[in-house]
Amino acid sequence: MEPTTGPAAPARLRTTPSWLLTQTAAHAARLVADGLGALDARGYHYRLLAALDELGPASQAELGRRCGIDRSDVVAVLNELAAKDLVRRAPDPADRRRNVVTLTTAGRRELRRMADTLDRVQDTLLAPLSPTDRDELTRLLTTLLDHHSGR
Amino acid sequence: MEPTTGPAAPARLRTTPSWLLTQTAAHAARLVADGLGALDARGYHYRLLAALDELGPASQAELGRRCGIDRSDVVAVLNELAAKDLVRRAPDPADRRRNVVTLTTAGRRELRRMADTLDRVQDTLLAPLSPTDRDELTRLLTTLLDHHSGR
DNA sequence: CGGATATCAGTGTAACTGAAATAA
DNA sequence: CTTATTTCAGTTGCACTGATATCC
Repeated sequence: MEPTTGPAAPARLRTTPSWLLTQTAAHAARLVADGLGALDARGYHYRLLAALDELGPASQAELGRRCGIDRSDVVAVLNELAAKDLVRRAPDPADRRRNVVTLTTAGRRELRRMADTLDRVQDTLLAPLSPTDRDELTRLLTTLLDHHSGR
Repeated sequence: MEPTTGPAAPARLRTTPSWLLTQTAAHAARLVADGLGALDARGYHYRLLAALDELGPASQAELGRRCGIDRSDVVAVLNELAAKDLVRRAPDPADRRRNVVTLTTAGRRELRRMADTLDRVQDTLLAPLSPTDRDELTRLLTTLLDHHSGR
């Protein structure tokens, strides 16, 4: 939780992109976990609520594909969200294999709180970067992500 | 393992730097795990061997601080490395609380194999980026990492 | 039949927490 | 007495695997 004011890591690590990525991502995940934790939520909760807000009612498989969350984990997280009445799950009459997941009013409100929290987290995370550098980082990461996600 | 050719993620996620970071880091971690897995190793193993190669013999606490690995995890990973004779652990006569961890010849050889594998992983990971973009990404991530590690 | 969906039980890695014993 | 080191036992978040029942 402290700034981890430790000695410098070996140059071999510090110059390895995959290490830089996973380490900065770990810091980012810590900040996100701290922020969402205050709202009794985790990253998976935000992802699913954000997807529902943008897509409208959707099946669990669709949500999983959109958010990069395994079908199996979607089940568990939706259980938690439904227990808090942030989403509602109903069988799809048109395709009885599916559940149609819907965002509730409380869910929309909670999503707003999470989004506000995460906005502050982004600022903390990107604090040392200029607006230009922030855009550049976003561009580079988006390129990588698109490439490794089959375009 | 497949390219995850899924539908596009919600814009709300795709424009959030912390999400871009954790997602690309997850891809990077997958590539590293696949590569090192073929050598029956994990990220923690490489980190510790690389630190030992650069620092020379060191205590476990020092290794943990350098590599950003928890003291508790250092113990377990060194147990595995020592079982394969890649490192040797001996009590420090100058400070009997400490263990002096030393890289063996086999450890140095295994480190070289891991490094070769990871070089190929970096190329796969950064495939869509030009050399200039790769440098730029490294610069931005280094700035973030330094900032959040107390400089 | 093949293919998709939801669910359940379990695994693995990285990161972390708390407590104990030992020694500086 | 306080601090540092090693060790053990346990937890969490994210990602993933395999199996099953159900339905298109």
